[in-house]
Amino acid sequence: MNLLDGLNPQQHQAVTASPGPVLVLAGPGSGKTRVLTHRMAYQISNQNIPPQNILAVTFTNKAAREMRSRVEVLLEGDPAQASATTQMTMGTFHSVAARMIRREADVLPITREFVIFDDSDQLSVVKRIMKDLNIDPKQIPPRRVHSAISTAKNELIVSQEFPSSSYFNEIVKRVYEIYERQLLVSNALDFDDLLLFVVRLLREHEAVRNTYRRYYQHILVDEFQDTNTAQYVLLQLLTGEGPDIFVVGDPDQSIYRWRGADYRNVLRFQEDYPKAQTILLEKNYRSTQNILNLAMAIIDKHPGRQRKKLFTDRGEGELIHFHEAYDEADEANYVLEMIDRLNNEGQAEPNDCAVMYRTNAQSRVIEEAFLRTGRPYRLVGAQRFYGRREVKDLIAYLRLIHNPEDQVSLLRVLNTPSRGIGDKTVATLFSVAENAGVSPAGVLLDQAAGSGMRYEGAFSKRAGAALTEFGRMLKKWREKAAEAAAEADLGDLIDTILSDVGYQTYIDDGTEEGQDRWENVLELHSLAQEFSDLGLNIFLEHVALISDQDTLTESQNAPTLLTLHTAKGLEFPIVIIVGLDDGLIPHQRSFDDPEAMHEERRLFYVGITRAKDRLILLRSFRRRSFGTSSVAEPSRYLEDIPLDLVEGDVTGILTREQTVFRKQTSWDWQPHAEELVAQFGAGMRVKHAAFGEGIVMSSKIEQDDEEVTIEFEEHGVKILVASLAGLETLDD
DNA sequence: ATCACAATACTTTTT
DNA sequence: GTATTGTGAT
Repeated sequence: MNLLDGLNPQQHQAVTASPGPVLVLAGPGSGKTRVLTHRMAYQISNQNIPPQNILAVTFTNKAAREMRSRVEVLLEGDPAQASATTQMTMGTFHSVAARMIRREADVLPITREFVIFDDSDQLSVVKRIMKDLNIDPKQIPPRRVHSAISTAKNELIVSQEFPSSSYFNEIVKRVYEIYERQLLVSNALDFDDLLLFVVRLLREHEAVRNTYRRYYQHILVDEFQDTNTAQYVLLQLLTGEGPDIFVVGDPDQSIYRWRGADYRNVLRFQEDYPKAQTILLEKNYRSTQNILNLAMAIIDKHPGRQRKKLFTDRGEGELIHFHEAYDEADEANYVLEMIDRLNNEGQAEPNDCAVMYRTNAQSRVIEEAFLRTGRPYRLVGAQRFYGRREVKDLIAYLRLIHNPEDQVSLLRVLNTPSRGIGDKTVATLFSVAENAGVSPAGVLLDQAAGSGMRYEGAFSKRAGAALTEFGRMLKKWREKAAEAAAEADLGDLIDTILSDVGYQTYIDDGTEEGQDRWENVLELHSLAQEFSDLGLNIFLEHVALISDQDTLTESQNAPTLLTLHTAKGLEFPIVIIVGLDDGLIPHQRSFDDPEAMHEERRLFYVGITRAKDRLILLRSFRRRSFGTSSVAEPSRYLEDIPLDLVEGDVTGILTREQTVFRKQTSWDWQPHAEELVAQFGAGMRVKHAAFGEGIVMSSKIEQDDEEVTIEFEEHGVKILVASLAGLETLDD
């Protein structure tokens, strides 16, 4: 089989383009990934390019894995190249960078044992620095300082170059300087440093630069519109003169501006490589024409953009289904109903369905609906595993063992579980360490080794004993880890730690939650076990760089729950987008920034274009924002939907105006609100036309109506508005 | 130093 | 409604 078979003329042109800079601009569903993988297979198979000289950068590790298996399939007909894919470098910018840094650590101000600080580690460093500088976290939120530092790093601005152009920036600059030093003494890099350090490495070390340029002669980049400055410069440094660089992207799908991504890198690419061939992929292979028409209706309202026609020969397909639910619980139930209906009609397996939302917080209600009805689901991302306290604790222990300089991990585990080392003792330890010119963990190890004489009298008897005890354990674990490296058993190491600190009794309090936590610990244990051959080093890197997005399991036949952001690059036969309310889509945080608002529109566009066969849009009339429930306005994007594309609760799309009307009228009714008296009380038996019989759990006056919470025998807990629900009271 | 409970801020989006 | 921080009693 020829691997060029089945490509359309545009795709064929892209795959076989002569070496040199190539820019592929392509709409959604146009086979971007296909073109990229075919190009790689073509290079190996037809152009005899050694696979190890190919570097392919993607957006997630999952995408990289998928890319590898696709190339493998393409090369199957070519036995000579059977093992070629294993020699290629594929991964995210960050994983590629981490490997390069590890390899070239000699010329960098860190050692090979460096650890990678994640978001929460970074924030805790910033918080600690701000506390030391006596900056009031209420006036200057640490989050904003951290994000300013991160943005600067993505723009390759180091602390000395950071402008002190305002009071806030002056503060950031001062924190940034100390932050940089803190990371260095901790022998740690954060996410942004991984890119920054590689750029510095390649800029400042000609020999290294030339080595990599010779090595990676062919570079391919997916999702190019979401590269940031650091990544763009990194690519430039890697390619040098006369590069064979092949980038694929779609400016309409740029959704990571807030993290430094700049779709103008596409324009920059054309300027920097004037000889670059630009190839357009126009035909859509994914969606039905109705879905594409909706996508165009939405994205064409995006200002300052070239219109693209999205077309397919798949036919019109089904209409877009729209529904307005009463509240988010109702919305969640509707999701289940739709999935059931499609399943019963034989249109789709649960597997084919994806539920997408703007914020992770929205997943909870939907999860609850699934759990309540005992249905399986797959949740992508969001603190599912690696963000968990118990997992972070255990990783912190491992990081400390691997790299005792890591102060963030030390602070995390020093008194977890509590062992009599309080704030005061910690402060003393750090100042003793500083005076002695040793790291805090170094002091502990000295104490444990009995060479702590020079700290004599620094600690109280009790504190000293507690610290020495911890030092002994740390020393023992380090010896064990060195041994484990030889005997390859990380599970054993973890067992030792867990039993030494009594972690199970600390985390598992017998409650269901406690057992869950302990199970997470065991899961990490078995994951570590698998990494025994590769070593602690690689395990820690894996844990830092893998994201929960990458752990999507394909095994069970269940719908996928994910954010619109994580949906990028994926496709599903059935897509259900929930929460089409103003404030969610578009998100309220973007309201005051026009650029951010454009990005919200693109994000909605990305969501729509994930759908192959059917698209279902949902919103709810009421939504709980933070504690209290209130009336939500329909998304402004609903106004852009041509009504002839929609079926279902079509009038719901018009409710934006109606809502305004409702608000005005309810204003008139407001004076009566206090006079309303609850008609229902806890314990009353009631009957509802659709939901059947149930028991009132509670009832309260909300705005101008009565909200009754009822547990129905067959339909679970619902919150209903008395005047609309038509409830009938039953006597026992 | 530690625990329990209360008050408080807080939620975009993620490598 | 929840994660984090603050307070007061032991």
